[in-house]
Amino acid sequence: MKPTERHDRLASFEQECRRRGLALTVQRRTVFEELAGRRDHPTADQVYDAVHRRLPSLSRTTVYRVLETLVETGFARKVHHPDAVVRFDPTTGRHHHLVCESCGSLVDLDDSVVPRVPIPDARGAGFRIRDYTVSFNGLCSSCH
Amino acid sequence: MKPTERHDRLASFEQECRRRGLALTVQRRTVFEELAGRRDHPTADQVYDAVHRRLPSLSRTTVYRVLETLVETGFARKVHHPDAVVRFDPTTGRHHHLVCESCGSLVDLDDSVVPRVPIPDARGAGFRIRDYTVSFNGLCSSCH
DNA sequence: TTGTATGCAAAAGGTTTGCAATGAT
DNA sequence: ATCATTGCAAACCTTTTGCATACAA
Repeated sequence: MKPTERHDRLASFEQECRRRGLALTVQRRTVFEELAGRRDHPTADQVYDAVHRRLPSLSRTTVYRVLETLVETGFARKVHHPDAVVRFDPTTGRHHHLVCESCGSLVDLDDSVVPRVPIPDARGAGFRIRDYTVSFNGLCSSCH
Repeated sequence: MKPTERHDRLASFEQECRRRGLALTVQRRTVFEELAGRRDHPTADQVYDAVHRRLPSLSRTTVYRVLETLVETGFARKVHHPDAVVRFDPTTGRHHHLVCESCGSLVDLDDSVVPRVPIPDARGAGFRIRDYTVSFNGLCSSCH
């Protein structure tokens, strides 16, 4: 991510906080910057480890709370991973996932690489579908 | 599920156990029957509750272990659900999910309803893709 | 100044593990 | 008889909560 882009994302996060009347604390900024700067899908604890190194006073509880705030404000997504530990994804637009069946590693796949999936008729199930994500499973380079 | 089908699945599970040298215990049979008879995606604890009623001596630990065995032998799948608790799905063939953004409910969607997704070229990411699942998100009937 | 956000400690799930006893082959 | 599987209790890990303090607005 280019410095400009990073700055833009932070600015837009701060703007959204103001819009919602959320206080702009160092903790929120730090956690946001950490997550936004990553291309993987860290757990709350992994974010905590990284962030705690920079700002030792920041607590694990706050990391959990800020990540929740990021999800609510649309700056992160929860990713559903087979290991049953929540992971956070800073990419919120439509994209897809490659999941390794062997080691569980998870990689993003850009939407442009995957042909559009027509939204099926789920009226039978009473569902109003808004979007979708495709999870491809297989073996990653280290596992085959 | 018809009685015949239920019998067939149990028989094929028992056969797979023998093939792998896994002992055919009452516990394995009972947990398998419980999961295979459900159309939802229960947590280990939900399976435990149901099974423990029928066989009070069966412990929670064993339920966790048997469910793991079912996944290893291909008779169940772990489902990635937003609540970060592992859920088990007795349907192992390709199928898709409808997830409600509001209440988190999860419903299966048959593969026949979803047009085939061509497997993308993931060589860049070093992945060998074997299959896929589409997660549709939106609102369920109770939530809209 | 006012009320929200944080940190701490403790609780609350969910899941795993060590070990002795049990039971399938 | 032998080895895998079970049950129990305890440990472990992740996440949440209550409450007093600190800090942004």
